[in-house]
Amino acid sequence: MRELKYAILGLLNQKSMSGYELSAEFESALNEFWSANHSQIYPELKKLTQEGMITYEVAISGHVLQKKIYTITDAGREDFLKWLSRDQPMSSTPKDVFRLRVFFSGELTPEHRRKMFESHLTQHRSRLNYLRQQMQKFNGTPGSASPEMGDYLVLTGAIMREEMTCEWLQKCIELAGG
Amino acid sequence: MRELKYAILGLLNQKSMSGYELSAEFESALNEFWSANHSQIYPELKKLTQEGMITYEVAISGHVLQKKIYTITDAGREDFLKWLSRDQPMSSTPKDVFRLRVFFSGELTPEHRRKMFESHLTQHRSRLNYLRQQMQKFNGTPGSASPEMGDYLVLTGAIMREEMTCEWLQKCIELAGG
DNA sequence: ATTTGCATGTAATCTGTTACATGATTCA
DNA sequence: TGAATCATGTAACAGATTACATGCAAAT
Repeated sequence: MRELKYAILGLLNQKSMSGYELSAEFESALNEFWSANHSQIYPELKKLTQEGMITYEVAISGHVLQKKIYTITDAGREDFLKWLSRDQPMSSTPKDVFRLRVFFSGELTPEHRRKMFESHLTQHRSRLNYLRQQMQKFNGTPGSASPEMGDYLVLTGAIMREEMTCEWLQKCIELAGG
Repeated sequence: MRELKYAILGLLNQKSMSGYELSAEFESALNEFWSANHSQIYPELKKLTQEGMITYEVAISGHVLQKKIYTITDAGREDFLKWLSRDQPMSSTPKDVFRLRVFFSGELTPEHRRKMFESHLTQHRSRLNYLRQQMQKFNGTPGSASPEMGDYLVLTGAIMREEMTCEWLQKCIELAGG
């Protein structure tokens, strides 16, 4: 499906940047729904260059250190837009180790089970807090045609997901908490 | 992390069964949080047998057709329980292609964007409906120590997740629907 | 001087999907 | 007798993680 390809093309469509900066984008902007290590990004950039989807210019940081600034080509933009426009059916439910553990949690003692739920609840509450802080970067709701809209919608989605997860974990504690 | 290993051991800890039946369990009971094709399951069963985590007996279906009924060993049960008891930190957010598309959806026309949200909303509503029907297999809430509890908790979680997703998609339509 | 961050790559390994390959059983 | 389901496996490929490997730049 080449999803990494389109994540990279989408980012380069917003702004030309280096592999290192792309890597940072994956850890910030895309963090709530995608991830990629630099060891995956660099080979993909090489491949995309060979395929004519992107080009690069070498820039110098300081005196010697070279970095490659990648720019999307017309062919790349076309391919990206084609991918974005395709309607894809809902993808199958992602793997979730915690839910797998919960499914089998009848094998644990009630106290142990409770601790497991509480530990996760604490972690998700903290994540929710962080995401709510992130929301402050928007001055109210962006306009429907604003370039910030995509970003706003996925942050909203991430917050709703964490809220739901916290509610679920509370229910788990009530029902099976021991 | 050998997660497939523990999913299989967990299922065999509940009940001895064949690779084919295990495969069916992944598609029914574990469907909301795990998946595995038979091409992944059979080699893993072979490996687990070599490692002494499980054993099998050959049974006959009809006149000739052989099937292997796998049973968890004491070593397997011990390893499974050890895995289940470990406290694992919250895992990083799973990849989600739809959210990736939403993030970049500013590049689409408002009408196209709206159609994308509506198509997914329809699919998630239908999934929600199906999950609510599944809930009917329980006669009320299982007792806190009931063997059904794990199953009940993950189904509850799946329903809550779909409800949240539907709410989010509705919000997306309101905010960016065109 | 030392640590943190900038910057780019490859190799080995693990996990997962799709395709290939075969054959028996059951039900209509 | 044909289709759906039962039943088990391997091969090729794609995607992703961890480790290996190197070196400059900036700030303390």
